Amino acid sequence: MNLEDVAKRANVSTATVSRVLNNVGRVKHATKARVIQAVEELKYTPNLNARMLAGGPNRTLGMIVSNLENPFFLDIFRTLEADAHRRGYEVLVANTDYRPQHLVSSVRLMIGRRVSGLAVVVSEMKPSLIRELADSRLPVVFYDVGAARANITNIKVNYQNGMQRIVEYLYGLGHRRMAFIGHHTTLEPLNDRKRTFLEVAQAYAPRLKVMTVGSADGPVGGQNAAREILTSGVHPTAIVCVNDFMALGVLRELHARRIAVPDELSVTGFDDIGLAQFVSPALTTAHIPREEIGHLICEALIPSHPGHREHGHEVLVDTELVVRESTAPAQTRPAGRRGQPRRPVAVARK
Amino acid sequence: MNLEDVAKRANVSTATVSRVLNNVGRVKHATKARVIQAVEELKYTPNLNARMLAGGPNRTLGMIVSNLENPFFLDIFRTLEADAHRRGYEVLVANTDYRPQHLVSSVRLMIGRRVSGLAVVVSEMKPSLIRELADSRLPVVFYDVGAARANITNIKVNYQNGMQRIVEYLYGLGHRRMAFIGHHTTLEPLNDRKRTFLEVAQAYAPRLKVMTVGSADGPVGGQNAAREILTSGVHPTAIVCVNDFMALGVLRELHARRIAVPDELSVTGFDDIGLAQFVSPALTTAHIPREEIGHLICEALIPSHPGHREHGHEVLVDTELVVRESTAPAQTRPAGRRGQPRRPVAVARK
DNA sequence: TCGATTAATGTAAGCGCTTGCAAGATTACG
DNA sequence: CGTAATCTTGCAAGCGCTTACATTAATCGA
Repeated sequence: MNLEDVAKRANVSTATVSRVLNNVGRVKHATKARVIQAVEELKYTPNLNARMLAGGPNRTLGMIVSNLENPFFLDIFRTLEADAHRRGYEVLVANTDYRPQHLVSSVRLMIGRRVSGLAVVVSEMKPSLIRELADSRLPVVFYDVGAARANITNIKVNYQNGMQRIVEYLYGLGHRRMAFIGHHTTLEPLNDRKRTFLEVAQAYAPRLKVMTVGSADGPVGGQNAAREILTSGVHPTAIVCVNDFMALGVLRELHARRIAVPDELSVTGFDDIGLAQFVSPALTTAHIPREEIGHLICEALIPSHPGHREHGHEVLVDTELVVRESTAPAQTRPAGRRGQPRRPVAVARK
Repeated sequence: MNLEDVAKRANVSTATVSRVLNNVGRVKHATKARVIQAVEELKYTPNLNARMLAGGPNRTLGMIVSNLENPFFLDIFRTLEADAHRRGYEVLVANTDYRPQHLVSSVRLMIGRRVSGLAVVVSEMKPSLIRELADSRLPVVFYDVGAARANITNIKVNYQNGMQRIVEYLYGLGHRRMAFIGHHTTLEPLNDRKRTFLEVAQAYAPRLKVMTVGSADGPVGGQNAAREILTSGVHPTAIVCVNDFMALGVLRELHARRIAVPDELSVTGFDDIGLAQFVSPALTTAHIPREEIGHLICEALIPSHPGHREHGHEVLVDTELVVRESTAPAQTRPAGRRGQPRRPVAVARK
């Protein structure tokens, strides 16, 4: 079932069929109708591979993320996809599970499919890969890693700043012993986050007691990390998580152990995923504007004014502290409950 | 940058390059080495579109889901993808957001890309589409909709049975006023679920009081539905949700209103998504073996014994009641708390 | 050492589609 | 009614790759 079959049935040449299918060039109305009818009768579906090969319009973007399961990544994907669809583009996703090797093969796959733009929203990254992508002419967006180049746009979130706000806020509530939960700290960008926490903590309060533990991304990882902390003997009054997704597991573990949050222990996340409002207690976190990021990616990847793509710039996205129910003043002594958890205080989000 | 460039650089013909790249036919060791070197030096990446066109091995599956955000769908995708990768396949996802029209275009897209197999895991479905897919030679798996045909495998979950267990269980706990929360009930397969609930409820307990409300999939939808129920004046003692994802929102709304779950009101979900264990109280639900479903899909779509594909069968997957913390005996009178929530009772899951 | 095998590589015909160019069909206008 | 200008449509050359088949090189037994 190919162009030729359709052409025959409509008594035209393949060129004409192609023209009506792509709505390009001029075709007499009657002919067009005949072609369309033939297409429908034959239930013809163009072979996109052939189309791309032949140099047809390439309306496909690629996106590579570390962990689709983490709503943070999924949200970015969803807005990107929505934007892309609106402009007639498709987007292909690939998931790396934080495995650098997997990243490499995913990039190759995307290049192999000849996507017209690639978003790399991952926390792991080999420098050689960055170079390879920089060398290619492909428009690329990196999130959180690498540096801007000719064909590369760079989006970074001001993690430092967000972490600072969180620590500052907790410190203001009287917390002096904090624990940090991260994951995959062997991967540089993530280790970087841990380091950021430590630096901020040290800078802000030299006499702060901190501990860090690492695990896997996700609730289960958070749960494990929480266990480790709780059995460590450090007895922090606040647990700072590298992201909300892990904080979910922390909350659960504390609940299971009958440790009241926030009365006995405060917990913070990072990202402000939708679920952060749907757990109890609702999570205090730093909001990362994922929709904005999705839009930015789309902007950078799809040439709006044909031929006049702006590239090579770097965008720094700021975070916003969102105080909900999972944080409260530090307990001086490890006592029992202290009444109802307090309601949201600072920023109110829709 | 194409095969020919590589061929030139390695002083061989394109055929030879192709052979070493696909590891097919016999090539002298020395030549192979030269080719590989040329490939690396040139950073050559084969054009997959051309490869498919030329009749190379098609190792791509497609999967269409209604709502990637719902962990239920995501889980299936993840196991399918893992299985597929293990066999050297890629899988393309498309998201429909429960929009039938979107389903149609997604199917066309997949067919256009000439995937070698397609999994349609959606809750909306036009009969015409089923027919169209049945007519195509493409191996297809439908989840929860349609019927088995020559090239179509059908996976159904025994929703009826699962719902029966839930209602039965709640009835056993003394619940006599139940509310059902669904979503997109204009879509047949989902309306079907609502109907199932009603039938089961009626059959099991003719004097049961029920109400149903519909909304959008997800926590927000669950929250809205919960509000509707709570202001309806029906005062159910148990809320049965069509899936866990919505139940999350219900739990949150009840928490916000200081309605104790399960002491004042019991809540059940369906699916047993990972998060069900990570909310408080942990969700009582019916477990749908998503991994098994993912494996089944992979089995059906990838010919294991080349040329000998089993098709046209129908698989009925059974559910399992998982009792956690969100259900308890019904309150006789609308009183206050009753101590700690009880621990898991029945099936213990890893 | 010399055909006869067998291994290694090259040749070239597509796969289904797009598109520049040219030919044929229409229309306009004097 | 003739010719130039304008529309429509067809022709055919690829796009980059795979693969059946042809060709050449290497190997072997007698």
